[in-house]
Amino acid sequence: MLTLPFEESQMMCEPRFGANYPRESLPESLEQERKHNSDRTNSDMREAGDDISDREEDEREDERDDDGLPKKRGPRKKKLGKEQMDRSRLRRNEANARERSRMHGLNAALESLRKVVPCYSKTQKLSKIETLRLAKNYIWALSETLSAGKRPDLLAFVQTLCKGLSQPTTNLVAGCLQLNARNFLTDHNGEVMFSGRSPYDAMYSYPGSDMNTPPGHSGTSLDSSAKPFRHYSYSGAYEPYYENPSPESGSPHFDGQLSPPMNFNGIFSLKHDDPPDYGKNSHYGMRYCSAPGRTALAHNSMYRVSPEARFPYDLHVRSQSFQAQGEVNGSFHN
DNA sequence: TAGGCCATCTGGTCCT
DNA sequence: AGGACCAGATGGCCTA
Repeated sequence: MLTLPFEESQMMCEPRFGANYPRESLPESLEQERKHNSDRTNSDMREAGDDISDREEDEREDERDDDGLPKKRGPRKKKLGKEQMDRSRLRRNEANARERSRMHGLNAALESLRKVVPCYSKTQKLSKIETLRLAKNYIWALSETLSAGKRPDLLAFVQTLCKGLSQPTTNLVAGCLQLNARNFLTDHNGEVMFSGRSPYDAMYSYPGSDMNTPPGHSGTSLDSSAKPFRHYSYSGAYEPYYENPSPESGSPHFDGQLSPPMNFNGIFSLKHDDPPDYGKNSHYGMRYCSAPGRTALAHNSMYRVSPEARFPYDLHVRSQSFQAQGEVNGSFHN
């Protein structure tokens, strides 16, 4: 079961999400709106448009065809009296204010989501759609990692994260992980491609491989320019666990009590605007955002890179038995 | 300048 | 009846 870790929990549990988003008292908000409207050309145009449409309506009434019949046929709008017009306008404005408030609530929730998916950056915000996609991929990747119950493959993890994302976002995510973004290419269908060696080739040695050369940096015959891109299939990784062969096919189907990870940001937090000091940190970049509401699990990180490891090829699970899961669940199930 | 993203307005529909 | 939700339209801003 997915819990709501942060401050949105209350908001999200409301039957009408966003309904309780702090909004100005309506009369004030209307006052503000009027003030606001005076600053916004958009609204100016709307208001002006209303005036124009009213005028046009009146003018159209005067338009008649050759037979002298009004050009505008069919049921006519009832002419509203001045008071009714005002009341209608007032209600419309109130509805606008509510709608704005609702959207602000939605955006606030989205902003919170941005903070708990990888690569949160205040300066380079993910778009809404990319945030949702990344969040979905993130949940999928974490779920897969948990259910696999074994050492995760960082490259596969990142590729899952990047699946369906735009190239800039893919670059951002890859950049967050300090992977060579050039290794992650997105084809026309949004499928993540890998140039050069496949992640598995990179992860595991095989005859003829050059394990000293990172993918994308190969100076051998495995050079990406000489070798066609290999499509990295997810089906092999996911099929054992889910009915759906890939994240794009929908959400994983959980039979029973397989909870998606709660908030793994503490485990796998990647902060774009806070680059790690690679030379000094053996825990390479798996930093923890200090955003409010986050539980620091720095010392319990699942994802570790051993000091001697050449990132990103040797990513260790701290505990094969996933003790961290319990810790995390405990941390987020207050 | 085109395209992407976003905020806002708006009218329709559904629900309480 | 009124509020929430939704989708379409529109215009502004930014970037390649």
